[in-house]
Amino acid sequence: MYFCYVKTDRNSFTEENYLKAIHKLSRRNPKGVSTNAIAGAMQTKASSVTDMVKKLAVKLLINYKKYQGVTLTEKGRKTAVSVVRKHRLWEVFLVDNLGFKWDSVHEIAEQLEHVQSEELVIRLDQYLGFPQYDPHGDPIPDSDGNITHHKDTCLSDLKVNQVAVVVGVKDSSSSFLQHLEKMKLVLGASVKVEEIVDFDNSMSICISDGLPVSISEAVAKNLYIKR
Amino acid sequence: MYFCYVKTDRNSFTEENYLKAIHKLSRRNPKGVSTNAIAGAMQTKASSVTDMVKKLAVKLLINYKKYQGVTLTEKGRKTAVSVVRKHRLWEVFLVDNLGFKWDSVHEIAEQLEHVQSEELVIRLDQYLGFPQYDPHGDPIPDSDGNITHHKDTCLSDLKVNQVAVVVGVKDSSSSFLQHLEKMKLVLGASVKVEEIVDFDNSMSICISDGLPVSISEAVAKNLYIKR
DNA sequence: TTTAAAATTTAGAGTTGTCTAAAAATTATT
DNA sequence: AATAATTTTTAGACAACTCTAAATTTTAAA
Repeated sequence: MYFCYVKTDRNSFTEENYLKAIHKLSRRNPKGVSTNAIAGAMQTKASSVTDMVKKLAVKLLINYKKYQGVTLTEKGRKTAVSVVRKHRLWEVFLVDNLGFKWDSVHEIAEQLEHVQSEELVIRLDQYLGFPQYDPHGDPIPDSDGNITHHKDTCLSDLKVNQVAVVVGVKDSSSSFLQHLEKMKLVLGASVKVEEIVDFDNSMSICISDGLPVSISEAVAKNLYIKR
Repeated sequence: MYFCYVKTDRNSFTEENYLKAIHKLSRRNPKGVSTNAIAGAMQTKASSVTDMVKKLAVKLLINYKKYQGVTLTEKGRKTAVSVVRKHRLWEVFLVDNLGFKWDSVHEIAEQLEHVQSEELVIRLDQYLGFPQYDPHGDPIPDSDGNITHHKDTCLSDLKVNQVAVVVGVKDSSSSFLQHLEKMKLVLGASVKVEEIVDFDNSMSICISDGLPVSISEAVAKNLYIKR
């Protein structure tokens, strides 16, 4: 542990990553994110989280009371969302302009998201044609920090014979994305539920009017769709 | 001071910046770059340089003997040049694609140059059409680490009535670049020397066949030209 | 060649972030 | 309500860099 006083207005990569993690976790736990949850997301130890959380609190980026979990302040939320915005804009650039596959951009975007320049984000956004979604279907926050989540239904919520379009993925790990790719289960693909197997909740679905294929419940739960 | 053993194959931003600085200084001092010179370039103290230099030597990126100055090893040179290559490619992107002015891209490129991804550099290079020079006329090293410097003559080397084309700037500070911009003394502009003032070595030149204007020796010395 | 000046290195310490192990607080169980 | 299990925090230490001040070495000057 060390005592910390705020030196710069800017945030380190680590601080930005913590804010991003807390922001993501806040969606499921709006009342306060636990130290352990952050540790899990950041792949670090709870004691490290406690230290960092104190620091972010001093910087007025989060609200923190011992043993009570944390919430983002408005300042913290704006900072976190700004990083997410940059991450997703860069992902669009990498896929649309540089021709990367959607399953190989995350790691690079994790680096690019920390580049600091207001002007850069504005110009990049314009260059890309003000995209609304990143290559995984996640919404790109606008410059004021507003996010319009409109992906609540998962493929697993559908009943037999229902039809929908894939609009996003919950899990963006490359193993999952590569699996989807193989089945041509990509953004924009249409799906029709042919059968739901009671035993394991796996589904038999037709992808883009193709022959029925079987997908596990895990896959179905990680796909956002629009009916 | 601290003892250091190599932990990762990757280099920190700081290490990359040191290598870049040493590489730049090596051109003028091929026999060895002094601690003080590095400290000046890195805006840090000589004692800090000594520490870092020891670390880089352990990583086999530089040759270092106490009190003797340093030279880059082949491994170190390759690393440094790779960073320079990325810096300059990103500058091209920022100016050509995002519409930045040439005087405002350096700082952003300083951040982008540290993004790690072989694939990214390859694709970016291709996307930009394999540019040879960055927006300041500096050559972009190829993927094997070769640089073709062909800018040795400065505007200050010209005699009266000689004609040439501006191909690069030695100083890339935004104050200098903005000054050039105002006079339309940009890359590709033609210049004709009308007069050289003996007293202060200032020059009267015609830029792109315009009316004669006066430039200081400092300006003339920082402009690379091709006859 | 001895002394003075300059450059370089060491010693010790501060900063940011990490960790382990132990202590304290909270929550769950009986 | 008392005890057990879990979560969270503290204490102390290490790692990567940085700095100041003092000690060394090299270079320049007399």
